[in-house]
Amino acid sequence: MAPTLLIVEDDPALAELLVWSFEAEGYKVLQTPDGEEALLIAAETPPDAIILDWMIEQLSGIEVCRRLRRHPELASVPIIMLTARGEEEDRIRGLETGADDYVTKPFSPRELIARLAAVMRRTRPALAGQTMRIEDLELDPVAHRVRRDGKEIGLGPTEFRLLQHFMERPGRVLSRAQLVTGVWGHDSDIEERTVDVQVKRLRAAINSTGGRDMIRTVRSAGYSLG
Amino acid sequence: MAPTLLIVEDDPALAELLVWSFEAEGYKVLQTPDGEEALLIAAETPPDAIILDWMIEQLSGIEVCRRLRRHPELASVPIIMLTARGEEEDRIRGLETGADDYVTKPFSPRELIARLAAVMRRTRPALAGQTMRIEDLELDPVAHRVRRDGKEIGLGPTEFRLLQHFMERPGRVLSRAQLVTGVWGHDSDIEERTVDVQVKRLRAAINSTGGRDMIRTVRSAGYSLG
DNA sequence: ACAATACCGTCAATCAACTGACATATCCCG
DNA sequence: CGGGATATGTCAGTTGATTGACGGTATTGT
Repeated sequence: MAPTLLIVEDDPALAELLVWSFEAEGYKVLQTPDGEEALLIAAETPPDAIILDWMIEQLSGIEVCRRLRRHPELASVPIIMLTARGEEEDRIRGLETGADDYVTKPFSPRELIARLAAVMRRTRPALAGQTMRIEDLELDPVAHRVRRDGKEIGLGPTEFRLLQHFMERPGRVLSRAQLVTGVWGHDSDIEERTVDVQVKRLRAAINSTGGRDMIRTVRSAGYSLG
Repeated sequence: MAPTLLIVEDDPALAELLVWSFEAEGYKVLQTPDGEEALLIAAETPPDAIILDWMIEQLSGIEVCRRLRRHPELASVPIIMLTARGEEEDRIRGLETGADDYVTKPFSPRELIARLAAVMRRTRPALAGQTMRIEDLELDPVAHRVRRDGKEIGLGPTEFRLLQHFMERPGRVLSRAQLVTGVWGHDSDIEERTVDVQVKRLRAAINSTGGRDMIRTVRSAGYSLG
């Protein structure tokens, strides 16, 4: 699945260059010049990362950043800021607001791509093809394999996606609604109880080799791994 | 628990400045000028993040970085590179090697601290201020966990919401009416006496590990935490 | 001492999660 | 193309924890 990117940039020429560059890298790109609309789009289809110009119409980049961070669904989406001047004060303010990185104009698309890749490697290891590990549980997204304590575990497709979703967010409690949209897709009309069943199946699979139950049930909230 | 930092820097003056700055920020700091030794220290006590100078004696920073990444235990520890004047090629190469960020000299400690905080916010939300803390009581809303003096505390959903409500308003006296609307919702027709009961349960839970009672009863007014 | 207020132990109703069974849907192999 | 195996979603019954309410007792301030 191609990672989705949201680019918020109001200079049409730069926006086009960025869209073109990232699509060539294999990203699925959403784009808008408008801060308000960016928030709407992000809420609708949470992207895997956001490229955000500091100076845009309507809302300032910093304000968009702050509002994204306040939104629990979007709080963990990485944000890269594009800033004009490299004033240290601005950069620090950007980082403190919740941006994960910034790039000062002018920059080459190649550098921006490299920075994004570095951020993604951290936040979505699966998209970078890295195997993820939690205690003795490892998941290799490329080989589509899961091991517990070295022993191979067989999972169905949905169970695999569910586990991957958990491993990308270790320790976090995910509500059934979040899991439905994250694992089945936002346009899915799955019963929330079905999540219980898949969790049960996943549990049975990863605990079959022995060892403690790694999935924690949080009553009236959801589940978490780790 | 204070996050641990490993600083690998062979310029004694800069090293001292960094150690001093980060200790002032509340980090526990390990330091070495030597790449080989850095790998040993990291393997021994995995730090929460590494600050790594690009140009150091013995092993180059880039090689240290690569070897850290190969080590499964350390593969996910965030690394910030310190580079001299920012040649774009070098910066990209650093990022591709697995560094999570870089800072070009000269830089102010403040900027480096802000960048580290941004990286940590991502990798260790629990260490970056997302969790609320009052004395030895901590509540992590993302992981839905409560600890007292490091010991995990199990709470029911209502108790959790109640505690969260208190921790968001430390020291403030909250009336039973305020608590009912705040914790149970505006349209709840709960008896006010029930608040007493939940407070009692919450008390029993958070004091079970010993330590003083952190909830203060204010007669004819309500309760407060802290 | 007294009146008001808070605390406590108990209990029944409720709620949320777990479970096993079943009916489709999908995949895979020849 | 067909048939078996596998995977998936739904449902309904069960289980166990949580919660709100009482009534009696203890504490507190005046």
